[in-house]
Amino acid sequence: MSKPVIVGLVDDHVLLRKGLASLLVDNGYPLVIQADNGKQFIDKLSGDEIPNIVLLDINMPVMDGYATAIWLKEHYPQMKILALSMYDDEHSIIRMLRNGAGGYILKDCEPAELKIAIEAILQKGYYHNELVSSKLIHTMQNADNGSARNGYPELSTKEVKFLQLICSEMTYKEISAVMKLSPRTIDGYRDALFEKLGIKSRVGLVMFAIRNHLINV
Amino acid sequence: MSKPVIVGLVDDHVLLRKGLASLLVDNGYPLVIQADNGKQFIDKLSGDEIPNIVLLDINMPVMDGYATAIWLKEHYPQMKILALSMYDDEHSIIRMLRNGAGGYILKDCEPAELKIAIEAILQKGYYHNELVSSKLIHTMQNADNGSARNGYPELSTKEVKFLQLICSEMTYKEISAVMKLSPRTIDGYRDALFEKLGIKSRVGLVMFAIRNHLINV
DNA sequence: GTGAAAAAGGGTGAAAACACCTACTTAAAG
DNA sequence: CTTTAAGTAGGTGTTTTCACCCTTTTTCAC
Repeated sequence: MSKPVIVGLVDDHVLLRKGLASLLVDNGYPLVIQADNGKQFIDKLSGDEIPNIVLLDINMPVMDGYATAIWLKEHYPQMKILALSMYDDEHSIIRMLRNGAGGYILKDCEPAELKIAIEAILQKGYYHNELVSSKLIHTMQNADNGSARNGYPELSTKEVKFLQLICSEMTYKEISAVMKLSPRTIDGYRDALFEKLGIKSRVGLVMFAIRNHLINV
Repeated sequence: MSKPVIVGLVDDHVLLRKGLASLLVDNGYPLVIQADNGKQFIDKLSGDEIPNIVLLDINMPVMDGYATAIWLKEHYPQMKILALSMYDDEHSIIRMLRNGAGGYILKDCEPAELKIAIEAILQKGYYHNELVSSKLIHTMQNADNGSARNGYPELSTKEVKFLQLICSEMTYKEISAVMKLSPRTIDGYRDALFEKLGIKSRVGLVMFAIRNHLINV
């Protein structure tokens, strides 16, 4: 054994986090730095106890897993990231991997797999299980015909904003006022999204936004 | 100390469950019976090690927390139930309490609260924290003017079915065909729901259905 | 600067969604 | 047996959504 491994653990569900911390301690990782969200975790990094690896939840208040991963890769590029999520959808997986995660495991996996994943990431820098591989392959196969690394076509900032506003009871006219754009332009956004995503109605766009976690329900 | 307490733990998120089990053991509850879902838990009850209290997750595959609570109250009425969920919405809370839960805590609560809750339920049979109390009061205050124990007005089976179909790209006409009713009747369903729920558009109904877990996203 | 591409803005008409009002049928409640 | 309430169904008209055509402005590479 060389230096002891320090594990970061970022999750807003306190019971899960403390329970997981207890598991980690039992499995030979006595040094666990916990945080409620990305922001709080970053604030704890000022000392000299810098984690070698961080288990990062995606859905958190204040600062979520996506943003945290980007920040960590920027400021602590040597720190390994293992994404930890409830969701097994392509979008979330691909996005976390793009943002610098070395692996992605589900919250309903076996503790044994967690241990294997941690060891793999510490040694090889990555851990790709069945789940991640299948999604990666699927994304790659669709990457040439327009789909990008998200599992669906690239969306602009304004399109995302539009998709979020669409999930309200506002009419397109009211949305155009909020976005300070002409109603016609909004019309164009909608038609472009219909075309890109193969959707035919506003309700379809709403469901797309929800399924891809573009809004918080 | 009298007889040792046996704790049941039903949750499909393996990491959370095993972590929580570890926490429970550390806190003086060495006897924990774990299960992935309600069905599996029921199957484990044949022996003579019957839990005094069960920590029951709501969202699980195969057999969820609602159904499990009802079954337990029917077959093991002496077993205490503590609902354990990620969601703090009125609907879920009220429904679990109606189904026999003695308490309801969130997955992001502190372990200390969990312990307090377990002790209270074992001794008094119930544990009502701030969260539960406020939702209970709100429900009671609205109970006279139409709102029922769900936190929103009672919905008929067909209305629920309608709300589920509304979350698709079908037009009302197509929905009427699926439900074998006149388009006018469907129109009436929509208007009645608008009125009852204070909603003004189809998108609003879609969001309502999702927020109240009437459909799986 | 020029030319291509992307973003924004526009018109018209059909279909869908929404508002409001009435009527019949059935089943429970008086 | 009548009254009420709930479920079903219809008529009419307005607003919103959607489809398909187009032009202007902005951006950016060359």
